[in-house]
Amino acid sequence: MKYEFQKIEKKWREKWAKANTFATNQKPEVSKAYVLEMFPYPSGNMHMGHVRNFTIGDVLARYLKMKGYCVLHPFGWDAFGLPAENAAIKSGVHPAAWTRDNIRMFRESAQRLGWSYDWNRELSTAHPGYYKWTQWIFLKMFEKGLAYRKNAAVNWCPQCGTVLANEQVIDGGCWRCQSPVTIRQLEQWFLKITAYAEELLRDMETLTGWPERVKIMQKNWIGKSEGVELDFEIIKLHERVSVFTTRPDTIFGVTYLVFSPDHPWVDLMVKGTQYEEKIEEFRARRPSTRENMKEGMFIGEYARNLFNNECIPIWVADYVVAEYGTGVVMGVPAHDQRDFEFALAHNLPIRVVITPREELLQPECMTRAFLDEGVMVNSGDFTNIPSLEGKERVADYAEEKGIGRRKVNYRLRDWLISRQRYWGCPIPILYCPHCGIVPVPEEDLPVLLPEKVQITGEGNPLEKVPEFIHASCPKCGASARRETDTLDTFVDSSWYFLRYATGNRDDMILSPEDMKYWLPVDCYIGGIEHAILHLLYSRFFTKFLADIGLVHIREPFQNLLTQGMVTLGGAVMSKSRGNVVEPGETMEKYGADSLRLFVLFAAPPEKDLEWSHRGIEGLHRFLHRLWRLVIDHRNLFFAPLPPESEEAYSIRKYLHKTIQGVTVDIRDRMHLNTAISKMMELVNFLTEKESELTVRVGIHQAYREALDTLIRLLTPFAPFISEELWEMTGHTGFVSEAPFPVVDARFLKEEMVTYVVQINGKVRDQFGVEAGLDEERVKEIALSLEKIQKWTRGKTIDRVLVIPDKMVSIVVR
RNA sequence: GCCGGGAUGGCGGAACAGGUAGACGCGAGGGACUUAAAAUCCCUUUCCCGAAAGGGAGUGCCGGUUCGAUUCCGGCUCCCGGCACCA
Repeated sequence: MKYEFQKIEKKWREKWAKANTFATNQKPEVSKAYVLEMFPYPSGNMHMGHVRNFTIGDVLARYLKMKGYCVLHPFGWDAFGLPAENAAIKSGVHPAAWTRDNIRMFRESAQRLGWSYDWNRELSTAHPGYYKWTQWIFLKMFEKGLAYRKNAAVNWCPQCGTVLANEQVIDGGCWRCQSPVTIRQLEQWFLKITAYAEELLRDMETLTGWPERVKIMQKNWIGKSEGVELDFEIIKLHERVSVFTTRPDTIFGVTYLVFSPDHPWVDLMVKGTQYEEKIEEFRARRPSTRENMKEGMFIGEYARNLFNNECIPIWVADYVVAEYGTGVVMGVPAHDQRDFEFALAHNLPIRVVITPREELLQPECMTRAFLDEGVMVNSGDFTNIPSLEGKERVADYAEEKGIGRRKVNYRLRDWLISRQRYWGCPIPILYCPHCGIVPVPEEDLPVLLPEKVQITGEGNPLEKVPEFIHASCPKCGASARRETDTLDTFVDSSWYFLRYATGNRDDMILSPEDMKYWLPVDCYIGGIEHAILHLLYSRFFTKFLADIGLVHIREPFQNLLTQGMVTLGGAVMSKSRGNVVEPGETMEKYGADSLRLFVLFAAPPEKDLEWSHRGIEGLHRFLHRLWRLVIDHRNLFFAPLPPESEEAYSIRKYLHKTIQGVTVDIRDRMHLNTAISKMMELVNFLTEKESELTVRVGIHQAYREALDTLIRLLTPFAPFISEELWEMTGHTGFVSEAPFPVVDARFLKEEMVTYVVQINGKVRDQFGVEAGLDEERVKEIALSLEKIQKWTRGKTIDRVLVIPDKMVSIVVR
């Protein structure tokens, strides 16, 4: 009987669908498991990265189901986004149709791969029934002051024709198309993620199931910095301006003040002076992208240092970021490397105010800024105070005198969510000439995205849809204009994992009962590229939804698995590189089970996986060998078997060692590659034992049980062949619903152990004895071994160490 | 520059708690079956010396701790990733 994988896989695919095998069960008395893989953007065909991602999750979901958990394992589509619109520009297909077709193709592949999703819960972010609630959340945030509009310098991608969030600028380029990002001054919608900066940082400590590197990336991104704001007086304006510094101990070393060129006071200070024109020139000269520059100019104005009443020149420079701190920095060339370089370039004085204990620093001799701790000098009443203590003393003094205050700053900026694109969720806002910004009333949701649009690639298509733009103000009835920007698609995906738990219901966004039961997500699996973007946004949304009482959790993802990429020739598979291996073709040739096994076996989940055509053949061969092994011994399942003899013990032992290993690999380590290798070893072992079956009838029962168990162990990994073999061996029902094998600890006990004997750290011999033998006896045996005697003859034995049941270590001279 | 992570046979990788390094798979070599090939099965496969028995070296490099180090500590080299004027 041949292993006809195509036929088998089709058969079980249909049976599962018909029986609704993977529909979600929600029983309060049973433990739950929520397994989730990051939902895909449906951009054409499924690629190997998807295959890997969803197969890893599927093994876990199937394993937990067999373990008796109520499992939530849903699937959906991150369906809004730019590629759909670009396709429309290129080929004239409507984004909705393009997306629908892609989803259909993707879903077909997904079902071919045998992923155990509950398709009843399938959702799409582009469906009005979903984005209605995305808009609803936006309105709630607006209500709480967390969604707001402001004019700011924003990142602009000329290629995509839209603005981008900070998180979406990678190496100065667009995260999607890599084009260099330029800066534009625009009025846009933002979400106040910074209101949660401290909590997002603090709660990271509770994320014990997250990879350390993801947490570090988020921590760096949030970028907490504790320091002091110190005031300076601007002479002519008679106004005080604050600077943020983490080094208040260097306040006496300030030799100039620097404003960001975008600081609003700069214009006030230069108004009517010779510098007014020069500033304009300076701003115009600035590069349009964020580059490392050290340009600056004096603006003819001075400020007073309130600590020593000294007057210092005011400069503007492009190394000061307008959006961070106060947009003004005190220049301390002696103790800050950037200030040092700036001072050298523009001939500004360098004054040492912190010096190492053993020597006195001379500014002329410095080749770089002195950043270490030391003792304060030239610092008025603070002279001779150690710099570390000085930090606190200066801060205390500033607070006492009302010329400064302790301050915490974050690198994290508010999330820019406006997008000047069509294929996204409309922002539910109206602009009324009388009432200003007016939210769309809840009962008018969803604000539907119009279907009839002209997509040309020139500007936002929504601006050319009069019936969309024209609306009346819900407050005063006047003719109002509708917001034409759509939401960043990362907004759509920041709460989908909550929606899955409640299903696609119309009457409410999330049901408290479902939230309580299913959340948090027990295991979330996806690519490392979302370490900041999606994972940070989702944490933010969860915290907000908790604050308005919709969920009881403040962190959505208990455990996180960041899986590596699939490469060919060392590079990520991509159409432009032409190194794509199509999952469809691969399944045609080897079947879904072989493909699943290969992507699981070739590397541990978190590492990159190099595709290998030969490699998948190896896994395909494994399935053939397994098939033959079970089919050849089918008769064991259909005949009464003789009583078991002592000889069966070794089979049971090997079997239970395998169950133990596979279980630990899935449950505790997610080392799915080694789990598979352990099943391969069991197949090899049983193949070796085959010849004994004819002469030793006493092992028949154990052998049958080994085959039966093997099929169940393999089910989460290769479900199709497992179902078929399960049926062929006379079982009824789905093996997908059968209990996962359980270890019998009696068979794990070793009664014979092998001792390795080392002499001076080198292995010289070994011997077998019963386990737990007392040490003295073990020593005796070890020393009496012929090979050991050869090595110890004529030498002095210094010591003999016994590691119970493992090793004897002898030290000789 | 700062912060992470990594380096193990020809290749992907294993060694979970400091205890026989190289499981499992791929590739390669040899053999069986076959008219022949494919498929399948069996044997060998870290390197060096040796006919073998056996011996020596070996987990990026240098050193340390230890009876014993791929594993722990210190110092380097190279690779990969994140952040990058954040005051």
